[in-house]
Amino acid sequence: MQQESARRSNRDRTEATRADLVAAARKLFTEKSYAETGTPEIVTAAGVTRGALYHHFADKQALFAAVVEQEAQAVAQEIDRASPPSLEARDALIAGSDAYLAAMRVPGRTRLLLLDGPAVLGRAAMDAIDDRHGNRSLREGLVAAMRANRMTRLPAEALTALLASAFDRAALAIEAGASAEDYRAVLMALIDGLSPGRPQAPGPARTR
Amino acid sequence: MQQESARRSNRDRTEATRADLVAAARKLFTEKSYAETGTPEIVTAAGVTRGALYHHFADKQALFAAVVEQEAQAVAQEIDRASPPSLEARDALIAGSDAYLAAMRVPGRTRLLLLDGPAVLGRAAMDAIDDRHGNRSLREGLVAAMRANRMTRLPAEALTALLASAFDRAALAIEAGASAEDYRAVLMALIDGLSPGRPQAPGPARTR
DNA sequence: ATTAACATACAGGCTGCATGTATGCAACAG
DNA sequence: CTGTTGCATACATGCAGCCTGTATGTTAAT
Repeated sequence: MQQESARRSNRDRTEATRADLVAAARKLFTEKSYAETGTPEIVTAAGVTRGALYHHFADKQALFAAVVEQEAQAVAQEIDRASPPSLEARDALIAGSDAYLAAMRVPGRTRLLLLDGPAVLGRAAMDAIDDRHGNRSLREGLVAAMRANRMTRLPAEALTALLASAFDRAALAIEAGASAEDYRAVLMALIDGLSPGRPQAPGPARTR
Repeated sequence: MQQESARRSNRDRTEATRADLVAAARKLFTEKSYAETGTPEIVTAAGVTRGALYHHFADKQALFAAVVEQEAQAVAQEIDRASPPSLEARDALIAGSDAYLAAMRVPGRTRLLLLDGPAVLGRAAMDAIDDRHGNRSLREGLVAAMRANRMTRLPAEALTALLASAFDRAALAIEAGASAEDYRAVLMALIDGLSPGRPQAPGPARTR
């Protein structure tokens, strides 16, 4: 138990305050929405004042960006852990898909990353964040599959973006209460449809 | 040219004022964003006061919902005009796809319908709006294709949502300056991948 | 005369900034 | 090596402007 009001180096103070602010903001931004969360509430939860917030972040949006970045990284980490490079191309894609859907079940993550994120930061900024984290592995997996002739050759950029958006939408639907099996089945069908050799997967395909 | 301050029935006044407000809000919400547009600015552009706005709409969000509804209907109308029921299943899907991408090129529509809409109204409310307008025809087209055995049987709800989200993302990317041909090619590949009989489309498939 | 359609005025809250203060830190003097 | 001096960093507090939603007043329709 270290002394609370002991002397701390400036570096430590900055790091701690920033971490407290991001943690408090993350909690509130996932419980409520970006618009419904005010900076007074955030700083109270973090145990600092608004002066500290505006000293470390340019504005409320910059704090939000820091939260999104951290959360996107957490999701990417869970995916990477679930799909090691030892797996074969298609298996890695499937494992990564399931890991993504599982990661997005953390409450509030879909709103943070899929609703508020694009609206507040813009699609371009969100693309940059995604490319730094989650989308990178997806894209590498797709390129690898295409190189191995396991998949129809298509523009990698576009294919990555469109598949990623389908995953995003699946995560939103599942959180809203839709059938996870249905959405998973469609996602797999979309992926398998891109394999030239395999006409269709023999999985359970009900029309409901 | 009718007299401006002539007597108007209450019904006409309401209709005209609501239309003016929605039109002014549409213009500003597409030029800027929902958050950056204030109600004072909207009512000034519409030539009324804030009292009129809050008389006709519960709050700023309700006015936004009206704008989104109108814009979604306009998009759906353009799609329906481009894909008459006379076309065969797959041709209708392709024609509708191109019409959608063309309709979404109207400046500001992507932000209104794809970024601010879901964030402000929530994904559930946006789903309801989409189902009333655009997604209905897409879903009917997909079900028709599946019934005719031109497409792998999959849960219609999920398939519609995921394909629609891919289209949305393509519209966003194209507006951001990405290659429309690339995204169109991937969309077509995704659709054709769902047809059991057709292993792959012979179109131009570069990897870039 | 009653109600609908507004206009005006007001209260509360929030964001961003500007100013004030205390603490860490680096260099130099002794 | 130590104490002091000067500056930068890390905050806290107070203020100005704006915005949203509501309550009240006024005019026109029915």
